[in-house]
Amino acid sequence: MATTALSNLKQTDDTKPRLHMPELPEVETTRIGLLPKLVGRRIQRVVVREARLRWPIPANISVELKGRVVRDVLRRGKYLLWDVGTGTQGGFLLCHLGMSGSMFAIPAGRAPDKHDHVDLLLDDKSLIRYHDPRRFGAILWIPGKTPTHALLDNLGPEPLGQEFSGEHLFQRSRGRSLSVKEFIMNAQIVVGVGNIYASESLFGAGVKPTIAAGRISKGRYDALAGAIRATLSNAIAAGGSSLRDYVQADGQPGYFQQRTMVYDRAGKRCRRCDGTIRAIRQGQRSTFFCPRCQT
DNA sequence: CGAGAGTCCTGAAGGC
DNA sequence: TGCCTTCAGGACTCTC
Repeated sequence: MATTALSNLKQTDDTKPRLHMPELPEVETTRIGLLPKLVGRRIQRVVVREARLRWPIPANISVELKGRVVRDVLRRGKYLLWDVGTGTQGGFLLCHLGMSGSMFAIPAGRAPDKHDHVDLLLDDKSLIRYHDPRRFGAILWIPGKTPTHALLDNLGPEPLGQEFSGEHLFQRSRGRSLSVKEFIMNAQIVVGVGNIYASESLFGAGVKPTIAAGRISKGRYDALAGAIRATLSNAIAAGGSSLRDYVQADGQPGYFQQRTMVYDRAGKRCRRCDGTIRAIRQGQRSTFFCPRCQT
């Protein structure tokens, strides 16, 4: 599945890819980074400096979380779910990083920077800090023993899980006229395929993004499902591609800029065929593709 | 039901 | 140099 054959890359025709949002690989990287800092820790206090995110942070969040022990950190799509408490005291902290959010562990006492909206103070003199300049993220409270919430109700399968396949895409797409790129970005079809990885995956599968979803064959959907898996897996393995406001869970602002095959490369040479990458708009969103490699 | 548009927000980038 | 405008994007919400 042809995603990145690093050895074949042409050379550096690009300066700095400007990627920014946390997509599924970034969220998974955040989860993995948070786990060792968080599991088994007791939350002592929650400081909310700015509650106006995508939805307001519930006013009772501090009361609900205080004294609870974090048992696990789960992920569903791009939502992080902190499993806190047990039995009748069960509950989950639901977090979404939006397009500019990050969550990282630092020592207690460090002064907050601009846009550091929430601190969760732990019992080991550390804290988890939520930073989100654009405030498209979310922090919500789910009471109960299971993470049940309207935001999670209608989500499609995990792209790296067993239920996701070309067959699934094929079945769900019959009769649908919207473009395949918009189709795979719909979280009810499959979660976690954001704008960057949608373009990258379609390139990997050699599928032109404007084709109607309902007119693509089973075989091509097999290739596309494989490309989505490969693209996301590679990004997770690389630690999550990143961008300027992305900060890893350990507080390092580092990103290793992952190089893209088509995203943000309009007018540049295709890394595979030497054609020219094109940019178009689909559903008020930018799409990049190679007209020669993708048909 | 599906499709398309609107919405929130800030910072970067471009124009003059 | 600095102000003003435009744009980007996740994903819910609304309209047709």
